[in-house]
Amino acid sequence: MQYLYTLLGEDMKQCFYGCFEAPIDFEKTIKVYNLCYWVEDSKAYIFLDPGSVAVVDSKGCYKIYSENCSDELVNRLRWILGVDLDISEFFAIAKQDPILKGFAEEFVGWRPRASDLWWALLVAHCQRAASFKQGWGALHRIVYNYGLYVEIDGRKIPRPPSPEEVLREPEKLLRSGVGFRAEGILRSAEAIMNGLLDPAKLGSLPDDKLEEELLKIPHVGSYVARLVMILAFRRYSLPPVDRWVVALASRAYGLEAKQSIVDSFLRRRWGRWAGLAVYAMTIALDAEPLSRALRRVEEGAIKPLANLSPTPLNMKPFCEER
DNA sequence: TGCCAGGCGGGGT
DNA sequence: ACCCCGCATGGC
Repeated sequence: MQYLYTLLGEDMKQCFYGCFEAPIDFEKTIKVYNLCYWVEDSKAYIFLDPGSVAVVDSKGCYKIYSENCSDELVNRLRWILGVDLDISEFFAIAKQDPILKGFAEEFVGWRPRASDLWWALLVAHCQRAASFKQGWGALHRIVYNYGLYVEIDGRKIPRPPSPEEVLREPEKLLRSGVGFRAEGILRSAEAIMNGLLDPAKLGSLPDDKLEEELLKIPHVGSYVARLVMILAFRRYSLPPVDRWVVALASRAYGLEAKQSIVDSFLRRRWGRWAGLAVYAMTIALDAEPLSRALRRVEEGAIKPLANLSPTPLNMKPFCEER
């Protein structure tokens, strides 16, 4: 089975260690949109595949733990961290942008992390018609409620449930407060289990075809599909345009507040980086609710605030809730 | 306390 | 091609 994780109590072996030399801001790269369970002072846990975890620090030094050590794991980590990703073109546009110019100054060296398809689907579904707090609160509760771990150097690190495990115990999903999003999560889990979503096959498709395939999953619309494309495939040409983005972009660029108008404007303005631009907007504005985010754009307060939490850069409060 | 939200699908026109 | 509603929960 593709998504079996290591069983509780089985210690993972350390396979590799090393440091990446690339001029990257690893601190921001490992922290952005990472759960509090997986972020410590200056290091973070990153799931490479169902049986492998990397511990990465703010200098870009890593250790990889796995059930079966394969050389591919280092390449997988490189890809997840975006070590070889060139987004200078994105930053060049962002520097001139009314929403992202502050981000472009402060996030030089940041790279968007990638995840596997299943985690991307969970994130996107939880974010449907939900504030940052509601969506990421639900994700934390999902990981907590399933109570699953990997063990590294004798330490238990919480891990997400696999699609199989969610289908086996859907009541734990409902108890996590996902509400009507449960249906889409379960159908997505089924699609993965049925082999309808082969990541390798999907990865070979051009962006528009990839979106088409994802849209075949019930309860996956263009918002979820495009967010998944960003998170799991590094496909950035199609922006996930929700009401938050419609409102912010129409205000900042002087557009009619209509999804189709904002969508085509963003695609023209950002080219192949439109999806990444939307993702970066949420970081720049700390994923604040719409009314506050709008005010910040008008006041030019468009850099992430250090004294605010939880934010995409700091989800610690989610660990202090229970 | 009530409202309503950073989607989606199914129903209407 | 639009518009409108219900959906289940959390957050204020």
